[in-house]
Amino acid sequence: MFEKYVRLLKESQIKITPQRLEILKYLDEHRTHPTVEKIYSELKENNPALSKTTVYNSVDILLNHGLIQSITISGSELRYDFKRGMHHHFLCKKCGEIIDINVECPKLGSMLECGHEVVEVHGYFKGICKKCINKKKEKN
Amino acid sequence: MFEKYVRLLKESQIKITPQRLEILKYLDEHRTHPTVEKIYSELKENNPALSKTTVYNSVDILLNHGLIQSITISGSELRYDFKRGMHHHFLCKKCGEIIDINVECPKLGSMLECGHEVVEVHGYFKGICKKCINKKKEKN
DNA sequence: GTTCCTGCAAAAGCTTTGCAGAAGA
DNA sequence: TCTTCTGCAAAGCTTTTGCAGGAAC
Repeated sequence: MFEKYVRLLKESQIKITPQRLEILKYLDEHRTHPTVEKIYSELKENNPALSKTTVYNSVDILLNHGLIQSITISGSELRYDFKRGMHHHFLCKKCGEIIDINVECPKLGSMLECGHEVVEVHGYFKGICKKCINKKKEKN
Repeated sequence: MFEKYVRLLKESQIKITPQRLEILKYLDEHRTHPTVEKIYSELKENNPALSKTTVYNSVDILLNHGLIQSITISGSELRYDFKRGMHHHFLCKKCGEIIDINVECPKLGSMLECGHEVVEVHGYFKGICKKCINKKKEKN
């Protein structure tokens, strides 16, 4: 059940605690870019003693060790995403949903020659999503 | 002195007030991606009666009319930038500076065929900037 | 046993809201 | 004049901090 996450934490030399395993598992199984609040309220159902501070702490550690990434597209709050291959994000200004996008930029390599040491690349797109466009069409 | 900004506000059919002119001018002349706090404290020097609420209000209006854009790269707070040609941003994790980046992605056009209506495109890069790399080299 | 983590409460930081008086068109 | 904006204060959210008890190794 948690073997995968135990392994991931061990590989990163992070101390293993039930809370960290739950949070990592939740982020792996829910690719919904949740906020701390969302992670907290979901996991609290099975663990009423869980503290929001622990979610903040754990998320910070997972972030610093590169197991997850933070998404700042919505501006008002931080969101988190289990780390896998590079992908970008689209925020619908109407429904607020954040959708994964796969566009690879062939020019990205040239960024590596800009003199700065690039560690993270985030592509954020904003607009109106498919669903909301269709809803609007149906109305007319 | 303010003709340019009077024109910009008129074109966008935004009511003209001294505060809005000052804020727009500040953002045009200081490409430092300031926070509301920074804009507020800088402009307060010449206009002690200025309120932070007004900065928030004005910035919202300018944003909604597309005269400026918001930058969410730093996560904890919103930053603002006078709108000009498309460019991206690099955040140095060491010194915190945000640097303008010009990389054009030829694949961007294909995003327009993803079904979503793309209105904004933001490229955020994070890592260590040139300056900080050089500082580190000098030490060694 | 030592170190690090969790959870609670309080505080801090950024942003929004409500409203009365003031300014723009 | 009518509408909209400004500025103050208070409130709302998200995130951080301090610390005592508890868990991991």
